[in-house]
Amino acid sequence: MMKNLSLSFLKYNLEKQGYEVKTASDGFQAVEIAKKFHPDLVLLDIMMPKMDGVETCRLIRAMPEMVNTFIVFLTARAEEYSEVAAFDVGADDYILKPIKPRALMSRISALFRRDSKKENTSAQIKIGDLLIDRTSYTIHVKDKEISLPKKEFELLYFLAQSPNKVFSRDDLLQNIWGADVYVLARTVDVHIRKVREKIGDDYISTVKGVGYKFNLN
Amino acid sequence: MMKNLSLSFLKYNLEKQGYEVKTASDGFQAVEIAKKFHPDLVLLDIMMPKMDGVETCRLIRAMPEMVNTFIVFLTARAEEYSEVAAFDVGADDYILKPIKPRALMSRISALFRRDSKKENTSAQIKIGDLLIDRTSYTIHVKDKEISLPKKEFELLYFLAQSPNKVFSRDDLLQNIWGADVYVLARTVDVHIRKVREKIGDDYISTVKGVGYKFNLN
DNA sequence: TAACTCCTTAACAATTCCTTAATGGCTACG
DNA sequence: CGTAGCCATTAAGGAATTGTTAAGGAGTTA
Repeated sequence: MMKNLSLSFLKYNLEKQGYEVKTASDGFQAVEIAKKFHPDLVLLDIMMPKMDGVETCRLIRAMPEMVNTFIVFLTARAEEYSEVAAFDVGADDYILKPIKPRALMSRISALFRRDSKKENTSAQIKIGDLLIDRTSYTIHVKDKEISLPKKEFELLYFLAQSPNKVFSRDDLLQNIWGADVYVLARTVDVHIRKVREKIGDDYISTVKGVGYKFNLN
Repeated sequence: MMKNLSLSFLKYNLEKQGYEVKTASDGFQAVEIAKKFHPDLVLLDIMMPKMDGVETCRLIRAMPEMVNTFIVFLTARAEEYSEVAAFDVGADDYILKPIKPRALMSRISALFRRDSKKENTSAQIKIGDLLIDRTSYTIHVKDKEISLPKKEFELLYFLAQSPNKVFSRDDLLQNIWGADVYVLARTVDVHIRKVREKIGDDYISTVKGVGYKFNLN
């Protein structure tokens, strides 16, 4: 995802290191590819046709599946003004060109080594092929985004926090509805039904006489 | 507080950003002005008549009211030897000349951001087919330009800064109206309505029981 | 001061969501 | 087989939340 001149150079070096590489020639393409392949690392040139690197970064960072992706800017020295803007939109690193292949590779592996990113807030739960995103109240399944009403979302979120653990209807009412709310236990059933309807029947299973649980193989 | 040559240039650019600017033509003047106005930021040229930047910095830093003031050095590349001395006397940053206006402004706002919680206020956000322009308080959609009143603009701008993230009405009030303003939460609804009326219904969606979010697919 | 824009509030309409109740299916067990 | 117990599913009414409009006030400009 950068200037043509350096594109093949980078691709060659990265592939030699065993990385799988996709390239794009402008910002829009970059966003499309990111959406499709969910890469672990995105290299962006500040200067790109149609949409510059900063905007591209902002868009990619905004995709829920990409919160754990590393985004690194590459730029010629003359363009150093954009460093601040880059970090503003959530870049992880900022590399000046020209850079020697070995130096570039070591910067990149350093990124993956410093795994500090994985201490993730509980704003998201990634479980199986589900991504449960509390900031947007949406569920992502295989590139589909499903928006759930509040109670349904809370229910799925709560179950997914403790996969394979069975919760009784009363447990669920206590934790999601609150201790001072009195609704019939059957209400839970209806919500379970609606969640299953939307995300599929395979994620939540019933344990007869006990309650419900989130399945994780 | 720097060479005459760049003084008016800097003053012009800073004032365009809304900063109040005082200028001095030598180190003694600079100290006098600092004593009088307690500025939030002092820009110093290393080379100044009568007293150089390093000494000026030391004096200003020694004033008790100035401990929280940012002091930044500006210098031509040839003079970079003094970098160490600058930090020795308590400078916060060190900027090489020549520097483009945008770059300088970016560095300066970065300084303030580091300390206070002031948010990223990049002048433009390009998102989806929207261009949100802070300098003119206008939105550009497909060759149409829409001008928004302040509150409506701030609302859209704030939401667009974190696409797909849901904000409660209280979040929005806190961030846009301010912590010490007491208006009803439903006021937000009315502004949302007006923004939707002007830019279309597809950009902001409601998450019932939670709040509003800017949509980005 | 008049004319204007913008902000806030309030009232009512519209909509979505939640809960309940009713019905039917499935399984276990006598 | 029949029955009891538990769950799935559906639909309907009501509760809660949001949409929409309008009016008045604050502040601004001519």
